[in-house]
Amino acid sequence: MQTQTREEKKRQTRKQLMDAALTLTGSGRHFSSISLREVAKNAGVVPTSFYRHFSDMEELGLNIIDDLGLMLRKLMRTARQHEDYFEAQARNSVEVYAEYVCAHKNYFFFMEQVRTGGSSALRKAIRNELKYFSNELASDIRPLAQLSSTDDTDLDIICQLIVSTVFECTIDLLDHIETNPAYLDTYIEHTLKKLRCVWLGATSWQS
Amino acid sequence: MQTQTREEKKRQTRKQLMDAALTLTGSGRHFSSISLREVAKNAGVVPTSFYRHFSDMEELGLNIIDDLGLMLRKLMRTARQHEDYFEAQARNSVEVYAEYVCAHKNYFFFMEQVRTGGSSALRKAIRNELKYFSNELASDIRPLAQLSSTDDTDLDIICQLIVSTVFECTIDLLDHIETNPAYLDTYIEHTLKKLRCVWLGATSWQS
DNA sequence: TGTACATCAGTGAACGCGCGTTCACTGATGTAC
DNA sequence: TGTACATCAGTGAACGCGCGTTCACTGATGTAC
Repeated sequence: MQTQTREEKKRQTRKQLMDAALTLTGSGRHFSSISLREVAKNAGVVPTSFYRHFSDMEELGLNIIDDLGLMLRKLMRTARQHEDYFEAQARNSVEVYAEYVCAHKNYFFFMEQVRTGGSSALRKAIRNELKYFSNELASDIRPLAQLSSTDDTDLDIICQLIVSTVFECTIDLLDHIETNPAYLDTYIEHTLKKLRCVWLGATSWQS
Repeated sequence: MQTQTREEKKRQTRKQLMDAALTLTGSGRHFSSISLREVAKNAGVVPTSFYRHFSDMEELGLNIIDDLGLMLRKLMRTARQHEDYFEAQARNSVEVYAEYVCAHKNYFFFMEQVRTGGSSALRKAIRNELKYFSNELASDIRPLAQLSSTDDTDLDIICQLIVSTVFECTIDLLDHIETNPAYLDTYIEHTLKKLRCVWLGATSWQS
């Protein structure tokens, strides 16, 4: 305990800085317009302390994406099974995802805004995370009998479509949920319908 | 001619301001981090002149979205026909769209970054434009025989899916096209596959 | 265990700079007679 | 048509402010003996 104290305290401050950035993006501000000084202030440290942890705001952003990646992978690992894939998995997955988004709003606001509007390094980092997902999904559903007449390239593209369909609407969920909690159900039903449509298409696909 | 001169000149400066903002966003900067002074400088006027045209940057942003909406509606109006909808329309539409994106990069960079990362007013304005599209698309394909067993609500959701599928990948096109012009074809083929998958699903849909 | 020294996370003053906004102005264009 | 006045897009100086970054510092924590 004693030997860890200094290191622990540093890690805590680091987390406070990252949380401060997420709180600010979560409040509607764009990441790229948030200053290092604001982040430090919100984290309760002096601006110069920031440099003990990150060289600039972009490095902080990349670290948030790392965290987000870990969170999403953990989420994805909960419940993985095969056969009767769509009906068994889709509703449950979308529900879990939607709850998760609501429970980590700030992270998803950050992700949505950086995905298309961050610096090119940040965009690329997010794209890699999404690619990881669609690859996982592809290897997950590859063995299904219903997909036997789809070749690997096409399956990859279809998986990208599934992943982007889910993420695409996340900003709508985030925007509505604050004023209208009932939107959660609408979001789940709409997303499920979209996924069912894609799934119908995928299973009748002939490469 | 004489009676229009002053008004004309004003409209021209206004356009220069909007173009300056688009050039800056197109160069990779996020709209929310661009200053009024930078825009004025790039437009070749003094910062105070900005206020003769817009009250602040957000108003300028909303005016860009208006322009974008007009452009997209005009684009959409080119070639509208029914029956044998997918095969006849999709390839042509995606090709036209992709060319259009490449020819108006700055507008689409702006749109992509503001769609998920702008202020809530700007996000809402973009969302309205996209809604307009999916409504147009829905009323366009509503009469098709293949969609007779899909009810109106479901058709709306499917049309949203089609529209978002096209826009979703636009940022990828924009990111790649600068370094690798051949990506245009990849983009077109991938997008077509995604749309074909959605279309297959839509035509075998039972509400 | 106690002491003497090293480390280093966080401090606070200072810098030069670009920011948004105000104000009184200029001078070309437009209008009334 | 010519003159006298009004309009108003664009100017330029000035303001107070928050910015990123530098620097020498402090003092609690960690380490060696």
